[in-house]
Amino acid sequence: MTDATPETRSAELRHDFKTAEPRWQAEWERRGCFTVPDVPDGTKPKYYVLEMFPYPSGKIHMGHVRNYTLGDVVARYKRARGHQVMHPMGWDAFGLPAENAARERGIHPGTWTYQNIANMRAELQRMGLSLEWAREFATCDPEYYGQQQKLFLDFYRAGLVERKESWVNWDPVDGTVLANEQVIDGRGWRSGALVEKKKLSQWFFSITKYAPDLLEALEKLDRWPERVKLMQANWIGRSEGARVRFKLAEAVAGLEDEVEVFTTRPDTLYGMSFLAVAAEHPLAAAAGAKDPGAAEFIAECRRMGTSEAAIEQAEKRGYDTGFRVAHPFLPGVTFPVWIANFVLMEYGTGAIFGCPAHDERDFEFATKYGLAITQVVRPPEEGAAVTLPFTDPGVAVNSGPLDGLPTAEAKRAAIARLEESGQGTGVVNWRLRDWGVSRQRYWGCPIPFIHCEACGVVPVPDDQLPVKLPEDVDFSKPGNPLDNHPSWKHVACPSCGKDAVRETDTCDTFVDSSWYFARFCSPRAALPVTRAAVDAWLPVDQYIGGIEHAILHLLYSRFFTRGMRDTGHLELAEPFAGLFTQGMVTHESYKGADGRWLYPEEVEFSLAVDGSRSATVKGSKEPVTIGRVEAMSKSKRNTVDPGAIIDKYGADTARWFILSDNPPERDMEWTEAGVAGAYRFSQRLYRLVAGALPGLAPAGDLAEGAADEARKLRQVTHRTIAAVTEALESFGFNVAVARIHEFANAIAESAETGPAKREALETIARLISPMMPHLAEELWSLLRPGEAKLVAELPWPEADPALLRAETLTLAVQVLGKLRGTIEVPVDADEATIFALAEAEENVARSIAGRSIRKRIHVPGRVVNFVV
RNA sequence: GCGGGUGUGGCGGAAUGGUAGACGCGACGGACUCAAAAUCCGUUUCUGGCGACAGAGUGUCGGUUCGAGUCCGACCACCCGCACCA
Repeated sequence: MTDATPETRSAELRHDFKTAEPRWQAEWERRGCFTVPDVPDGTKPKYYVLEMFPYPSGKIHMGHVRNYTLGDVVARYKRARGHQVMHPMGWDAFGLPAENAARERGIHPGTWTYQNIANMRAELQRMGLSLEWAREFATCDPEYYGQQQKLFLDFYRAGLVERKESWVNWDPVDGTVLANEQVIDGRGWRSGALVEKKKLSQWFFSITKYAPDLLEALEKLDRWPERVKLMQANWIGRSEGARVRFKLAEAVAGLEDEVEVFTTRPDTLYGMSFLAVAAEHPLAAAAGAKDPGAAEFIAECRRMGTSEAAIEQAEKRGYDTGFRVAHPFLPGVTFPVWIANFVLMEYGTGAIFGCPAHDERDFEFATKYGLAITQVVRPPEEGAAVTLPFTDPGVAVNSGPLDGLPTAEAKRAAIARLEESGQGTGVVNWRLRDWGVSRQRYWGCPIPFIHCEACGVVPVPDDQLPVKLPEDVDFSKPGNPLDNHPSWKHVACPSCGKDAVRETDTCDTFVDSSWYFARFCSPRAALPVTRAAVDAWLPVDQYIGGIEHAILHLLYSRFFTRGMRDTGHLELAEPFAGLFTQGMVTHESYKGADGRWLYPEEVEFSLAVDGSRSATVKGSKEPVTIGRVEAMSKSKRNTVDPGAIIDKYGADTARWFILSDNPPERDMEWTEAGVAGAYRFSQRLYRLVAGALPGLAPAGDLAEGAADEARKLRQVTHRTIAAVTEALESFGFNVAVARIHEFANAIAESAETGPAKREALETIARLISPMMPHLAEELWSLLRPGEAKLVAELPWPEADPALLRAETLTLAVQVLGKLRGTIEVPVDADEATIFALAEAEENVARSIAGRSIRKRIHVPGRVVNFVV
């Protein structure tokens, strides 16, 4: 060692992550470090860590790396804290991209999907995640979706599934239903054809039955981010009001003689000046049937499509149908019925009464079409000036019997009058609508029903499950391949035995992800779940994923869990006790002179004297514009391939950088300099340990009353344990990283060479283990060669309370709240001594000089302040 | 428009009402080297001063307090979500 040159020495003290990382991954696997039983034995508390499972696109991206690193830190930490940790992984494997691949490249969706899964599994395994791969499944496995079909039928029998008509975006060229995001500027994204609204019979989950519970239970989710709960509450959208029935002034052929309206302001009924219905409303259809102008207006509204309405910034437009309705309180008074483009068929009853004086939209509409504007609410302060529309609560005026009542009371009184006369009722309205799950696609879970001319809709008997997708499918024809298949859908009716056809719709892929967390508890069971397993493991203690799933996925999962409870599959309502939503991974973007986006690896940088950075294209030296830092995306080409990073720096470095950059709930910026810094630190730790090995004291003889230097180092060691533990408990991973940096600095600076040094080094190896698990094992094996247990099998280090206490304290001394100096005092010093020491401090004395102290303040352990 | 969040050095950020800027990145200076890489040491909020030190400073304005990045009020900016929800 002594005659080694610096070069060879530093070469020796280099952590070879390329061989070490796969070696430790294999060792964890061999020892089954992350394996847990379906039904735990109860000797340890259980902890279920889950990250949102990925769609198998073929490659992992930095968002996955961040998500799974965060989850892995929690899993490894909780394991060390003595929990039995379940940490599974699977694949959200159904969906459109597989069908697109089939159309574009002639590869079967299943083949494509399973190839992608194999690639992504290998990439995830390189990250050194403490996952239990034995629980892996893909939602496109018949063993999984067959059980999903069973759940579907159970829900059906429990009255949680309904078949009803609903409007869809229909692409007439492709002959298919489009999702809202597949409609671009009113045209199909693939065919470019004008999209039509069409009514189809579809399958629905009755999520609205649980709306009150889904809303109220949010309050009890105390480990969910407030904003996610708020977004869900808004989505569920409870509002109190009244349904009011307006009698048509004259009968309309084929229609009831009333129009029902939902309002939150029944107190403004006396200010009504018109009634408006949505273009899809039956009354609008009746008007269209007799009036070509109305028909034309309805067609125009329909062309606007669902997604475009927002873009259009919709000018309010309407058409007078010529129908009139009677006012519920004013005999003989009638108002015109309009079709209006701002009335939504999906909300409330698809009809409103217009009170222009007290509603922004109605005001705009009435102004445009010259309709009456009658004020019926005045501000609470008598005589205050009003500008209409006045939408705040106030006091009713011009409202007959309601006059003088404050808005809240006026509402109650109006509802009472409506109920008395049978013209309306007080109701609670919900924005949440039933969940339409029908998709006219091949690559999804077949909905297990059979249509029989004689028996109607018949569920597939349990013993005929799973209804498997046919392998031989033709994607060359437009429309649903299942529907086009020559034989698949033709079956005998299970009830009467006559010729019948299968349902050819498949499930929305959100269904697949609404119960996978339950399936993980017993992934090979012959039932959807086994009670003992879900009873033991659920709820998920910590769920981690992107904020983009704040509403739909999480709400559907909450619904599904309730449905499974009510069909006897499990015993709880809330699947995720703790939720953490991570920020995005962002990166600078680069644009070439020709306006083309460039990948980071195509660009090189130089630094001007003034510190400004400029960029050129590698090789050609063409100038490059450095663009905004934004979310990594393929279109902006500002992506970094995790595989390439792991090749260059190793998984530990990638994990460490991701954790160190900033708090995990915020967006992080991926920078080459940042990763390089993390890499340097990993090597520094290795040198710190490997360099100390020669002559390092053996373990186990931490003598009491050791030398000063040893005690100082031990205090740092134990304070670091406490600080890192606290940081990990609160998702403060960047702070944990900072504390470990400080610890490494302290070890390097310490003159200690005895057992306290060994203790410090062993501690740092164990503290990094949730974040850099491979390096932790490597350091541990250097420090304890031949040790039976891996770091992954060790308990978390305990801080010794005796070492957390200090003998002396540093107190800040302020004069009039301004810092003038610091003093060192023994922890047990009394106040008088402290004040004396503080006043004697040189700089403090100078500030006080010539003035008298009026007040002395002492906050123990913190500060002394003199008021002069 | 409504709702929510965030504003701290060149950058990411730290800070139970008690020494603002921990830790890292970047930058600058130095050591080692024939040289570079790697590594190590130092400096790095701004202004004044050789220095000890003094003054200012956490988006803006005001308030509470012995003491405010932190609490309260008003405002500004940016980000996110929902958006004709009757």
